[in-house]
Amino acid sequence: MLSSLPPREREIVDILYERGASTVTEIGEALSDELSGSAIRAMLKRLEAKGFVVREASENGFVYAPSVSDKTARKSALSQVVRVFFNGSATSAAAALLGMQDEMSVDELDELEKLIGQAREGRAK
Amino acid sequence: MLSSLPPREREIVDILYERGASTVTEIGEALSDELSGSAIRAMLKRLEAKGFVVREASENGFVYAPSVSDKTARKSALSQVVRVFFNGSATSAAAALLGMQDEMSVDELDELEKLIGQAREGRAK
DNA sequence: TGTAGCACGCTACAAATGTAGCGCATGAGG
DNA sequence: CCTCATGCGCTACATTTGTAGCGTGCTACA
Repeated sequence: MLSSLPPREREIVDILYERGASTVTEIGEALSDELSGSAIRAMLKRLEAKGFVVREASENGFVYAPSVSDKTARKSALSQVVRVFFNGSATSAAAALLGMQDEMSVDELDELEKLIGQAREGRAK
Repeated sequence: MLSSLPPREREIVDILYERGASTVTEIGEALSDELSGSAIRAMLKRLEAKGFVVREASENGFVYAPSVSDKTARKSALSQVVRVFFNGSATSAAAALLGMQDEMSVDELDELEKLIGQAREGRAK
């Protein structure tokens, strides 16, 4: 579970999900505050030991990536929020999402409506 | 930010949001693993010091509650997830939510559609 | 009026986290 | 053949977490 990670480690994993596989330097840039390379590497080492990230060699150094698939991680992050803040109601959460962003375009709304239609199918039969 | 909290403290705050104001004993029951009362109190003390929870005396002891409103906390939790896992697209997140739960009833889908309608208004005019 | 049971707060301490510094490779430029 | 500049791992250490134990005050009730 991501929520079992200490703040800094968590932040790093988040960055990895946010920008995909990254090098130590890139992570450093994305971090909320300046941090020495070795510090970051130490974190990554621990994360690797715990099994949250994997690393792979490339030309200019290692790139690190989350070991859990985006899909799984998303799902788990979402359920977490739904459970804690929305009494387990995904619907309420979705509603909140709807209200949150002014930037949601008409196209996106269309898209969502379509998805609702599909969900309805599943339910209806 | 909730995400700046160590795992245990985070868990406790989550519990507080999940079940509302609680006593030490109640928190203990909700915890994922057995924990001595004094341990929990120590956590709560730190959380109070950091300003994440407030406590209030009642007949049988203190009750602790999150200091940040549910509303605010929800919003912030959601944005976090949206940013990290959905490239900042609330729409994608909502879509994922739709797909996640089999338990979403037709009524709820109706409700959501209505909300989309409303959102559309805001956009359209 | 003992005394058992809670809920508390405080202190203490082990373990985990957060971070820096050092020394080793390797590749680029002079 | 030097010597920077990088990227790396390791060790070490200060701080923060996570947890238990002890002594206190306040009921309740025998």
